Amino acid sequence: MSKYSPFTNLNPLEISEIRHCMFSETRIYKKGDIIIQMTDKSDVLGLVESGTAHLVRIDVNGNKSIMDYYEVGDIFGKRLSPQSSYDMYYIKAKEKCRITFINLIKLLSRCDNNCTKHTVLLNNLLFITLEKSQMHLDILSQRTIRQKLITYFEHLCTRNDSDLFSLPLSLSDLADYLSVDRSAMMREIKKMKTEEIILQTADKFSLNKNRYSI
Amino acid sequence: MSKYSPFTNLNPLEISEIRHCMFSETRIYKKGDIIIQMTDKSDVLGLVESGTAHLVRIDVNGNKSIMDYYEVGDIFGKRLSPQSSYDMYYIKAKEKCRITFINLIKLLSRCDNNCTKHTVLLNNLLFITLEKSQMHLDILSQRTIRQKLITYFEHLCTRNDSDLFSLPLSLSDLADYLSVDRSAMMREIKKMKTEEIILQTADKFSLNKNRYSI
DNA sequence: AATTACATGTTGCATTTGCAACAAAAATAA
DNA sequence: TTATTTTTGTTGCAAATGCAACATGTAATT
Repeated sequence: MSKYSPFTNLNPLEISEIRHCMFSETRIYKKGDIIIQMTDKSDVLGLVESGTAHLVRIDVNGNKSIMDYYEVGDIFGKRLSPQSSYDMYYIKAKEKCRITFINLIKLLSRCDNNCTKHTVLLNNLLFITLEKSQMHLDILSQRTIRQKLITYFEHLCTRNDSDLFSLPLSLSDLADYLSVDRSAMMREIKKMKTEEIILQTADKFSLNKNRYSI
Repeated sequence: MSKYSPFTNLNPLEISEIRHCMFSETRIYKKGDIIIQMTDKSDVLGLVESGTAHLVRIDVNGNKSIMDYYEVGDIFGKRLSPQSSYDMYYIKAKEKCRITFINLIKLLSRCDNNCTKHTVLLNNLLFITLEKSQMHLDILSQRTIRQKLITYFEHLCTRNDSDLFSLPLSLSDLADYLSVDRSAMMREIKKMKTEEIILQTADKFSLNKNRYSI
């Protein structure tokens, strides 16, 4: 669990007011559904009430990248970067999921009465998105597949506050998140297992730090 | 110029109030100086009044990455991601520069009287940092050096609202920003020039889109 | 239960990239 | 001006990665 949620610093009353004021309908999507096609003009955010979803980019050459992933309680929404017109961005249901939509305009416009709620929610969302982006940057700026894996795994440990971690993504999706070839990644994971850098029991992994830190 | 500055939505009076309230001393650094060693506990931001600076990461293996770069009017500061204890992050003066420091705690704490200024400034900083991070992510998630270069160059064009661009980084630094080997990048740039994908006159570049979009 | 779809695991081979090393040019400092 | 540092440009070679293709295993659907 992330220490920071969209509703951090908001009490239950404020949260229910936010739900009344800014939230619109809730919809159910089945696995594989495209929830939003993202364009410059996209102006909705979505709260994941159940299930999981991915922010996917398909570039001009057909390469697929997972730019972000969302679990229960996460809010997805606008990407702020000017998007290359050739690339496609969309939010896709990875599992069946229930999404409540939030109007971005309403979030950004301070309402007349008690606008602190808006601001706190907005700040929370910005913080969370920024934190995730910078974690992803830390990973992608590593030069080798091995270093990308280790950096990601270390982040998972930090996040869980534990030496054990399980993968929130399938191995195929992990490759897309790390922006590397899946077979090359599998090869590398295999090597790391024989070198005992990665230990696995059932679906729990751990890193053997003695084996790789210089 | 970015459309968005730290002081967007603030009038001159508010800006001068902010300077009085949150800003502390201004210091001069010469080229190569380390302005801040960044740790989890770093709690200052810096406004670049003149010159340029880089956010640099040196990882366990000695690889250097430029994680961000700052020009006049930019504010650098805390990275929100949990940083691997093995990596070193610091802000380094790329040219002689003048920096005014900002107290992060004062920025985050709403003051008694008119707290909107704090909030607007904070939101601006978050937006700007997020936008830059996501642009960087767009680049680093490209799989080849060529695609990284093209993506970066397109961003520069979008930002300048022009087909021509000049590089805000030296070629050596560009390689560190793209997280690739410099010699491999030089090789690729050379190829792209012979293929007439990149055109250069003096220090102005342009992309020949006919040559690469599928 | 059978079929389909999806995820994992594996390999050979071509290409790309990184590394090391050096020369030349440009910028900076003494 | 001269010396020193930094940046650019280049290359051979080794290592890492991507691509294509396929086998197997597991989960989902009919």
